[in-house]
Amino acid sequence: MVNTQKHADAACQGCIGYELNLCRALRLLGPEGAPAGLPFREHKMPARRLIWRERETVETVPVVCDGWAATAVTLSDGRRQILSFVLPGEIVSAYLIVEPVITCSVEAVTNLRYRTFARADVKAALGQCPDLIAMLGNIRNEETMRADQLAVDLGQRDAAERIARLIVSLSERLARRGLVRDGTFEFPLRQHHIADATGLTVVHAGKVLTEFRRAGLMEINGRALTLIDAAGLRRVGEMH
Amino acid sequence: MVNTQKHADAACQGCIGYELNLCRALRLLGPEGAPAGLPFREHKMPARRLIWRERETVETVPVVCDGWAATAVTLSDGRRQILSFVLPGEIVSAYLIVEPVITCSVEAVTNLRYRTFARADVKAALGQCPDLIAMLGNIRNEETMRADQLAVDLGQRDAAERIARLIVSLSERLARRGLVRDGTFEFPLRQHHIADATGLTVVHAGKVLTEFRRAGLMEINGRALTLIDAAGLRRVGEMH
DNA sequence: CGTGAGCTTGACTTGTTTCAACCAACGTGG
DNA sequence: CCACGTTGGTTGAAACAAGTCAAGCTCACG
Repeated sequence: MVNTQKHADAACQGCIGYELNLCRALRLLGPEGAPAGLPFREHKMPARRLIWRERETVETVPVVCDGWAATAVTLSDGRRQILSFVLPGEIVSAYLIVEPVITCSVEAVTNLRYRTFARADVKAALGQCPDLIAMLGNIRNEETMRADQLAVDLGQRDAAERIARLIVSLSERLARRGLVRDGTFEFPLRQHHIADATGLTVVHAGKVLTEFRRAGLMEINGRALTLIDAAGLRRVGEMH
Repeated sequence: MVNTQKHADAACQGCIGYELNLCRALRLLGPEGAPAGLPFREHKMPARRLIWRERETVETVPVVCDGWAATAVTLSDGRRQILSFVLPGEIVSAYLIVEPVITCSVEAVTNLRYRTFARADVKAALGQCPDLIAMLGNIRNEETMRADQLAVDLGQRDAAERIARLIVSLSERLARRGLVRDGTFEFPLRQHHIADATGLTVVHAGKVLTEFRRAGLMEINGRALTLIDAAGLRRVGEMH
């Protein structure tokens, strides 16, 4: 499960966005045979497994290589809010570069391969280059934009709008990485992920999804989602 | 309305938290007669006035001196989500240190006095001192914690829980600044602010507030809020 | 003195939850 | 290889929380 190594040895899907640029610059990820960057440990986690729970001390900075992760908060009575989905090439949360006590839990959505870097190493690398600090600032800005968007969606939008927006925005993030072909992309989320991410119950989320399917907006087959009427979905989500 | 000056000349309420520490360190705020810090312009804005609208370019970094501000997002059909209340001594959003195009609007809740600093000056000051960068990292972490909390509240909690949590957390922030006496503090929010911050309608928010009043949890008189049964309110908000 | 912003209350509607039943796919162990 | 439990999805009926609409009130302000 844990495997210490000094050389990046795995291909990195996707190539756009500040996250990936920072990862590249710090050599947190890299193409096969890339020169040595920061030392890291590589881990694997089976799907649906909790990696860290809220308030736990995480001594490292984790970056996802393969698969999807999610960050979430669980209340005492079992209600759960998913705060973000973490796609390949993304830092789980820039929060962890600054502070080791994580406020939300992190879990594997799919089978997951990720790397952890020593916080001190990351900080040292950042300290040596102002450009990296600027890049980190941009990543944090993207994170706050996403967090703000989530609050607007949860506070002001109804079930159909929320779900449409979730699907469209995931498809856009994946498209930027070249992971969408003919409107189809890998979609590992179960209905309970969608429900927890949109603040709805599983039952209601499921009803909205079958509505979308029946309206000819999209289709989910196995682990793949196909946008049949992308413009229609965007319209439902008011994403003009 | 605009008044350029080189010396901090106004008392700063409150004295705790990374925000204020950073402001102090950068001399963005300071006690009367403090030595010169970064140059700034001082502005005043009457209550209920919009200061910047979403997507507007803000060439400066604004810090509130006196009064409350709010950041919000407004949808095309008028729905509005308040993302944060900005109290005296706080940077409106650390986002603006990095990037000038603001994603949410900023408005004065009360009559407001605030200062704006040139982004380049702030960046230069940060570049000269790694401690300041660390402090900024902590501020950003606090901002993401608050944003995450908001998403959890909006996604998972009912009306009474949301409103109780809003009131208690505002009272705690104010208490840290020494602005609460005998459970009473200045509370300039109208019901529509509470509604927009909690994702409820004004009518429903009003009903919950009168419930709280009748249950002997709190009281609002004029612009002052009194916590009569603080523990009870915390219980309603599940803030143990 | 009138006008508008803010608060309260009640009756009714709607979106979402809850509960319950049922089905399909899958992996595991006997 | 079948039996069985688990996980995930679909559907319908009833209950409930919050939204909508509307009226009437107070208060501050010009």
